[in-house]
Amino acid sequence: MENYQMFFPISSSPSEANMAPNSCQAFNSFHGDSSNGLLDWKSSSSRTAENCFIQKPEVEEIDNQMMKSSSVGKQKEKKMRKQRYAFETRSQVDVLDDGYRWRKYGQKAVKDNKFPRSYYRCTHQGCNVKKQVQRLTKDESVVVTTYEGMHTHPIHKPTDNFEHILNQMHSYKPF
DNA sequence: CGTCTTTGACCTGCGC
DNA sequence: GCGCAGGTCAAAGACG
Repeated sequence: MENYQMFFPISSSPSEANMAPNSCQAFNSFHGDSSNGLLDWKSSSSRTAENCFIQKPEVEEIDNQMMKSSSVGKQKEKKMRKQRYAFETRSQVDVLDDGYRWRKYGQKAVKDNKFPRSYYRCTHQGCNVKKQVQRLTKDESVVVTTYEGMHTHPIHKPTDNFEHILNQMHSYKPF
């Protein structure tokens, strides 16, 4: 539970980053919403062995898939999913305590992955933010968390873990 | 007793 | 049309 490693949101559009949970807001608040800044910071922090984190343009991949499907037929636009934000986190635990309350509503075995994918929904009334949590087969220490939707309410409880993470992030900041 | 997890069934979209 | 895979539902049970 306390072995969270660094993570941060991947978003091709900084202005949309605050649709993601509080972690994104917190992150962007001191990184100036600069994707270059993120990369610089990443390359810098990745030198710190165990505390490094990894990222991939999950959102962009998802968006591209959306674009593909939407280009096939306009009627599919309706069925397009909300924008999703994927995190890759090095953690021994699957579920990160991000301060919101989540209810698990499903779990599925995923093809080509020996770990199941878990589905969570925000329990706050009227807030239907969802997240999926999945551990990578390639690297069992990596947990991929995908957020979908925007919280319509303040954070349920601030977490010490997050404070700790953010403090770590500050200390890695290269400028 | 309220809240949450588990888990099998069901639904839907997509490729063949 | 069929089968597969991903996503969701909902009943049952566990837990504090």
